[in-house]
Amino acid sequence: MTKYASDPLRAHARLFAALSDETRLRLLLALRGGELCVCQLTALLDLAPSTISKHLSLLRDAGLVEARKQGRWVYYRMAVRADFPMVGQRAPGLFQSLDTSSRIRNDARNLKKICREDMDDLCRRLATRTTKGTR
Amino acid sequence: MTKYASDPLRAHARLFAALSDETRLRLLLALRGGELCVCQLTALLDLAPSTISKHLSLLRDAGLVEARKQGRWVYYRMAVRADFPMVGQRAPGLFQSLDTSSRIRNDARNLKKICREDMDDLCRRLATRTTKGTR
DNA sequence: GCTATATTTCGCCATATGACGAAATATGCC
DNA sequence: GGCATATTTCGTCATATGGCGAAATATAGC
Repeated sequence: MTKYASDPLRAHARLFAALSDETRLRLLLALRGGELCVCQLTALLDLAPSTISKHLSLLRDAGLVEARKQGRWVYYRMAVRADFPMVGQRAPGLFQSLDTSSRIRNDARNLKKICREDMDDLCRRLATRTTKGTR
Repeated sequence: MTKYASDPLRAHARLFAALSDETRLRLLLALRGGELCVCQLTALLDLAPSTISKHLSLLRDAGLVEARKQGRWVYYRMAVRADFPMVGQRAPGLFQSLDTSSRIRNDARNLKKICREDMDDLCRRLATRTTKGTR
């Protein structure tokens, strides 16, 4: 349970706060199709790795995602909250209405491409962009 | 529809932002039992009238509450969102889990008392507290 | 242990937010 | 129109937030 579980009001406020940012919503929606690696999420969102990491950390603290390490790679997946069924793969409410968003549809398309990429190539591409400051 | 409806992602982020504050959650939960006057909500939350007004304004902008004027009095009630059934009087998800909060139960008790009070007396009492700075 | 890679944390900057009191606005009564 | 009351808006203050680059940490291979 999250650290705010002792006070349901505060827990809910923090949970909604976690959902109140467009970047975090995109991250969550990207995870609908299953777990993804940090580098894949970074490539999709096109933000600095530190920014992605910060958002994922906040989502994890809010109990919305779970992390799994495999060597150096860290994979995130959507958590299933029995106490908060609105969020989670089985909850229709949050996601169906967002499927009308062109940005979310665009993200889904891009994610398909990113998932086809070799992850070493992906990381190399991300590192190149970071060190060259081409953003 | 709210001003953010043109972009569902932004609209959702703003909607969740509206729900990400404990004061606004308490306001919404207080409105479960029906519409309330600003002075009643101010008495319940025990914050400055300007603070309550600001929060109600934000909730209204998010499409979560509706206002009705009757002379000088302004009454607020919970809006029913067909596109966001999670919030609204018929949505169980948000509220049932918060019923375990002692602060929400306490608010419900206090609200019963406040609703029994004469509203002119209530406003006078609030005005007295404001001018005396006894908070 | 060293080097490389993937990820996270730290510190900074610009902006946003929630509290307030004061001022402004809206309505009601005379 | 003046006064009173209810509510909203404005400006301020302290704190929080989301972006970043740099540094730190964790893991892997040699």
